[in-house]
Amino acid sequence: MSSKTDESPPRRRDSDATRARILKAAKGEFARLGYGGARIDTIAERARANKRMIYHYFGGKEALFTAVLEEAYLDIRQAEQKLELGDLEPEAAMDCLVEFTWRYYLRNPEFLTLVNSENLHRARHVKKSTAIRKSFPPFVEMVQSIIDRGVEEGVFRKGVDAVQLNITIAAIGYYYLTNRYTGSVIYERDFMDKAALDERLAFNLETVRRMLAA
Amino acid sequence: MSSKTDESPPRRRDSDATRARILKAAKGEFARLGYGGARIDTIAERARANKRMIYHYFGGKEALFTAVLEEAYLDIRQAEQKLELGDLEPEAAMDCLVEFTWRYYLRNPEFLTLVNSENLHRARHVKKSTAIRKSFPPFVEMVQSIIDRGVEEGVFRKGVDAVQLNITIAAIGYYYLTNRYTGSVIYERDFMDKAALDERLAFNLETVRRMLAA
Amino acid sequence: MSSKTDESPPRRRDSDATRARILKAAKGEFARLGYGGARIDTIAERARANKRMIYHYFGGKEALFTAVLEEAYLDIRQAEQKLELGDLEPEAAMDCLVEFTWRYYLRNPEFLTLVNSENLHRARHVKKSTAIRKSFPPFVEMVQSIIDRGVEEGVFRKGVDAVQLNITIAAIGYYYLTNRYTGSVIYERDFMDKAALDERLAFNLETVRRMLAA
Amino acid sequence: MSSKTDESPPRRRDSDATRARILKAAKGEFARLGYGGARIDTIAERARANKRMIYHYFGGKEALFTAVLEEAYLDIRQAEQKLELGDLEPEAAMDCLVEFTWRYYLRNPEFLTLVNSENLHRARHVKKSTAIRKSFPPFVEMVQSIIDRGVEEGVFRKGVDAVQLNITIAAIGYYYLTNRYTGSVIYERDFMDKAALDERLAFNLETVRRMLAA
DNA sequence: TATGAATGAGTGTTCATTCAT
DNA sequence: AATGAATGAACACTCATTCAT
Repeated sequence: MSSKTDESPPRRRDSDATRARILKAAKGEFARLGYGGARIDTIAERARANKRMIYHYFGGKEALFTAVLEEAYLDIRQAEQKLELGDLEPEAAMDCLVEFTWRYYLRNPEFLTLVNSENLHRARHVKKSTAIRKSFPPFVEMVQSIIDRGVEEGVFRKGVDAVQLNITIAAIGYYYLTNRYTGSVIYERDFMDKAALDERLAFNLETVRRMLAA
Repeated sequence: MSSKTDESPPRRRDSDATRARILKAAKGEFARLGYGGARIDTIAERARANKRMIYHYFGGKEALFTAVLEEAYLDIRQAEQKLELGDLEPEAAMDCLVEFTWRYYLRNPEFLTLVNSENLHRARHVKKSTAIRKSFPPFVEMVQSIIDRGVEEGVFRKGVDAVQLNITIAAIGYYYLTNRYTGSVIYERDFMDKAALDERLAFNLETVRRMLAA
Repeated sequence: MSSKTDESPPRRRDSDATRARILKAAKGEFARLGYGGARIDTIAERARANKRMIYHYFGGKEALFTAVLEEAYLDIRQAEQKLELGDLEPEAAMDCLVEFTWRYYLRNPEFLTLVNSENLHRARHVKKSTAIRKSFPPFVEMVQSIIDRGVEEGVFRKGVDAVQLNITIAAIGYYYLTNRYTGSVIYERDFMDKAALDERLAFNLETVRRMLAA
Repeated sequence: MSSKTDESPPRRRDSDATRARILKAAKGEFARLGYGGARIDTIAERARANKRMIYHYFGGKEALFTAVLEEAYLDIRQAEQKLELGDLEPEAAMDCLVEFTWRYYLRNPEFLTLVNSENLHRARHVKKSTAIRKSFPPFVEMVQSIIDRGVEEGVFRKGVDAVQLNITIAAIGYYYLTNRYTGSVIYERDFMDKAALDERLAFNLETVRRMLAA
């Protein structure tokens, strides 16, 4: 997994690998069962690590969850930056963002459950992480600049708030996916069916386009 | 809620009251801490009931949660029916639905957390409840009929799927409110501030109107 | 086992008995291994009680230790009161007190270890117990009154402080017994040998008599 | 403490220093928390040494405690020898011993807690140390010779046992100091107050003088 | 209808110790 | 001589549930 080079001492390697295995296993368990439902024993087992190592590397369950959350938030932010939406026309950029958000949630369903769990705990851990807090404003600014460019070019209407739009873009993907279990029962259709997913993405693109259209 | 008539013995009264107190306490605890985090002891304590009564009336934690969920779903469905949207013009009816959904979530935040918890458990309990499943189709039909009337009257465009619209109406309110804790930290604003709530409702109304506009 | 009477409800009986068994087992374990060394599991096992009951009746290890300490202090105070030293001549009363203290320590060696453990923890638990604090002043006053009577009668010298004397009476018995293990090794004699114990008591009586002698 | 001479290699220096730092840190921790309560990790940390070094130099927790105890016992014995009581008149020598014992306990409170802890463990470690066992008889003999001289000179009465006297001299200081925490609470006075300490020493001197007085 | 007592399996966490270098 | 990684057994404490009345 790691691109070890010749000069690095082998011990550190092992320790880094163990740390990474724990983090990955923890992410899976916290996502699957929530913060409270996840078991330290199970995480250790899945990481093929000794339970004691979790305390050695992370300090405890709380701190482990914070580390998992931090990694998750930073990962999505990083992926967003790679989109380089600034290089695209406003309409294309916005479509791209909606589609990216949807596909990211689809491919990283743990992110959704982690955020849900964190909100059940009233953002206790996120509050402590300056890394997470700092990562957001640049993102909002970027969305704002797309809107601004669109308004200038006459393709977007004026007065659409970047934060509200952001929330909506997240919401229409997020809600569909986190609530897919109750949704599938209640609406009597398979929310994860290929056609259903495509349909939802199309609907969401349309929703955002119409909201911005001049 | 119980079909109690005048001649029923007074004990019945108490037993119903105990049941109701347990259900209410359970709803609060399950909403506050999730299914796994809620404690039978705490629920009994809050209900000023003996722990054994929970087993007597409901059978166990699992069944108690199902009862809570059932009540919650039926309550929102009932409230929706009271709106009598069929009597309103299509545009007004749709605005009314969006606003109702928003206000219902706002006044019944437990509903959101219960649904989140149920989805964490992959709709295990909802699947078992025919009452919940049966309550939904009429609601979707009603929304469909509003859309149909709007299309006929030329105020709504054709081809908008009732289920997708429903999901979006729920999503744009639900997401904002369940994720208000991380949201407040990340976007550096108080999501529950009066002005912020009003702004969000306005944004959501606009979103749905534009999605439907002919 | 319990002398249950007709009118007492049988359940309370059992619960009282369990509580008492736990307290007794706890006393033994705390005395044998100190606060930190004692194990909740072992206490439960010895009390033939479920571990959960300890938390039910006492709240936790800390509170259990406090309960044990309280009982131990109150028991020795009660035993002292039964001596009715006020009815004896000053010299006999003082002899009686020295001998009682010695024999009490000898028959209740747990008391010594409990007090040692409590001092290792800087009287954390005793500080919280008003029952223990309140039980002491009357005892000191009683000793003071014996001294006063002795001085009046001309058999004791003036100026002997009751608190200092009390401490000494305790010290010369307590030290011999708590440190009997290292003592036996270092002085190469069996501290618990019948003759050795008698010799020590005689020495202690002599010490106090000479200290008070007019 | 180590028999290091000038020609010893400098590494030796560091290794001795590490050993000494560990021993000092261990003494502090064992005294503060007892044998069972002390943590190897904490000791290593306080000694600014690697945990592994403790096993390297001492073999384990048990052996480390034995080493600490050994040093403590030998230190007090050494200090006693420096008094050179043989050069003093019997009465002065005995006063000197009482005062020394008191002041040593006062300045080395760890000694008291270590001995308490060792007795909780039934002298398990002391039994193994021949160094400790051997150090005692000469001390007892010395006290005996003071008594003998006093008897000869007519200032001490006959028949006072050296061992019993030794125990009493230790007891009246030791008990006051180890039980100063519960004592302060129970007798409602600060046992470590300067005046209180002076008063106690005076009382103890008087106790021993009267016990020996012809 | 109602209740306090009781339980066994499991929680996160900590420990002294050993391994590999 | 010195170290960071790793371990298994144990720790205080908690849980949903059942028993006996």
